[in-house]
Amino acid sequence: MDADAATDIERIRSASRRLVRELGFMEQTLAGTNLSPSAVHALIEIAEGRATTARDLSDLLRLEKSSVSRLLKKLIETGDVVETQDKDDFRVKRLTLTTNGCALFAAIAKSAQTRVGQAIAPLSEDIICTLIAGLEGYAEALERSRSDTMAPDQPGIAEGYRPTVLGRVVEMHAHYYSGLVGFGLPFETKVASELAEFMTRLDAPTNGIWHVASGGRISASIAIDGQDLDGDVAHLRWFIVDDTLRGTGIGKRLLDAAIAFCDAQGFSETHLWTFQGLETARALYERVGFQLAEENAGRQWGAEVIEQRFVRVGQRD
Amino acid sequence: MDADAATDIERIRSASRRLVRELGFMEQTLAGTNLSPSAVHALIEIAEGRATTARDLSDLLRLEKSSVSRLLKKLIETGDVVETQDKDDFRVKRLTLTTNGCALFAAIAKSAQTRVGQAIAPLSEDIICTLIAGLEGYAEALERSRSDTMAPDQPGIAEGYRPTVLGRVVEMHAHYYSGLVGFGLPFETKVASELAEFMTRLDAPTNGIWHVASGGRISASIAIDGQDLDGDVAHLRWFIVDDTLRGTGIGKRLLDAAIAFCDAQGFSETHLWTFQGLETARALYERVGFQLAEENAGRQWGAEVIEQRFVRVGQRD
DNA sequence: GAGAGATAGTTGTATCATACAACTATATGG
DNA sequence: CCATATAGTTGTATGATACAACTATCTCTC
Repeated sequence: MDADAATDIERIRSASRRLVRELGFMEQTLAGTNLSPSAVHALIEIAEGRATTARDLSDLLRLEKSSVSRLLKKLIETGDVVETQDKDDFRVKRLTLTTNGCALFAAIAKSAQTRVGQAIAPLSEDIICTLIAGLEGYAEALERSRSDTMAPDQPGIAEGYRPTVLGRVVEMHAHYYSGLVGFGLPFETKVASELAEFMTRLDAPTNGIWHVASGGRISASIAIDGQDLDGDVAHLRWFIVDDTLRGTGIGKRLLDAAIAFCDAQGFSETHLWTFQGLETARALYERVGFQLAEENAGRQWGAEVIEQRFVRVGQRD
Repeated sequence: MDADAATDIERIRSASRRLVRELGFMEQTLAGTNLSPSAVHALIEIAEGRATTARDLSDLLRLEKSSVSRLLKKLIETGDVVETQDKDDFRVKRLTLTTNGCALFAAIAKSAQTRVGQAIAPLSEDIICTLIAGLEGYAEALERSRSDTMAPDQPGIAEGYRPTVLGRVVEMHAHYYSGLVGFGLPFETKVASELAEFMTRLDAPTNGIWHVASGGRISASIAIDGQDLDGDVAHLRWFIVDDTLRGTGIGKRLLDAAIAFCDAQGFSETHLWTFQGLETARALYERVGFQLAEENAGRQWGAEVIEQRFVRVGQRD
């Protein structure tokens, strides 16, 4: 990065901080109301038709759904918002502003118009245009950059090691399996030690690990261990997708990447162990050619489970 | 406001909201740290030398001083900031970053540089310049606008009625005198009813009220009642400055405005009642020519007080 | 048609940032 | 010397936020 680019970035950061302070985002209420910043944003998004459900607001405002639920409940209690059950999907509640809510929205708009109007009043038309282009341009750039980082369609799969991969894969397994079948410390310890041992062999050409980040932390992974079974048999391990990426198709894409690796390496077979009942995963395995080879019932880490081994015969080009 | 100006303001507002969301200001931690937005801003301001005291941070970040005190305490506890007592003013604590704090600052800078760098990477140099000019221009416009609204040197004194004036003047009196001498409801009731009655006569040319707003609400006032005493004697009433403007010289300026009004009206005398002990106020009165005319000891609204009447002889041009 | 898995939204709970108020220690000016 | 102001701290209350677990509903597969 040359000196000019570094200076540009510092100027942007400095101006951003000043903007945020001037816009009052470390204060508890906003825009001349007694509403929190989130509530003001929510009201504006509902008023302007960009959000009609709590889910929309959660996405737009980047708040956890329980926070949105609570701020909506308050707006409903104050008589500013009304919710009605969707006719097609009874889970969904449609949000609209009441007369009172429209008045509040109008007051917020007026207050903000005054504030912004006073701020730009001394400026020439040219400078105002530059200002608007700058703000919109930067907002758009940030949004696009974030979208690119997170979009499931984007090639967000990274191969190999990166800091926190080991810890996160262990954490995701512990979290998932403790919820599923009550596995605890012995399970987590084993996952950690086996994965750590595997990571020491990651430089071997027959071994690979792939991961995906979401919201700045690793949220999905898969690995191929080409050494721990006999001969030219690959072992598919540590395949997991956490909630943030569940349902995005990332599991399928991770599996495809691992299988492509196996085929390229020329393994005669790929094996994996899973548990009976994980039907979503099983469907994925079967779609790429895995078949159930054996089942073992037994007690593992304090839980009665049926382990299943699937095998996929290698396909040479 | 014509249609183009209204559209400009709406585009600015919309872009501001998007920016704020992208910059993560409704989230609990910021910039890839486990620090709150305020703590991150504080660290940056200390690191870059713009803040060396808690008071500096309170001003820059627009936080209440107790919030600054607590966030600094946490940064000190984590070993990121160190405070030393000022040699000249033992009240003041000078703040510097530790080695650890410098490392944290560097990590924040690096994370933000990556983030901003990625956001602007696809943009041309021209667009980056526009973006920077826009951000800096708007931040500066907002800062100037706020400064103009609040600067004590600026003609921030407004004359006459505005919504909330009556309630605020009553509130300020109740707050101040309950703290000073324990006056309660009877006092507040009397202030309210007398001021309300006076406000009904505000259109008379011999009556006037002046007030100053701070942070969007009225924080100082003074009034001249040219009718409630005999003949051509003016009554200076409801002179009060609350904590937010105390020490800024506004009291002096309000008094000057009121006295100028009295002289312009040609009153033979101006009278005022105050309490013994209010030495700051007394100094102001004496500076513009008031002299102690009488004192009455007595019990008022449950408190033993000594009332004092000051008189200023009118000065004809 | 039943069951598994996913989704929309709610509630329990904990944490933490913020402000108001009142306090202590120190500085300043009359 | 005393009154007032200021820098900073602490007691206390409030409310926003997230994690987790729950209920109700929807969708898809067998």
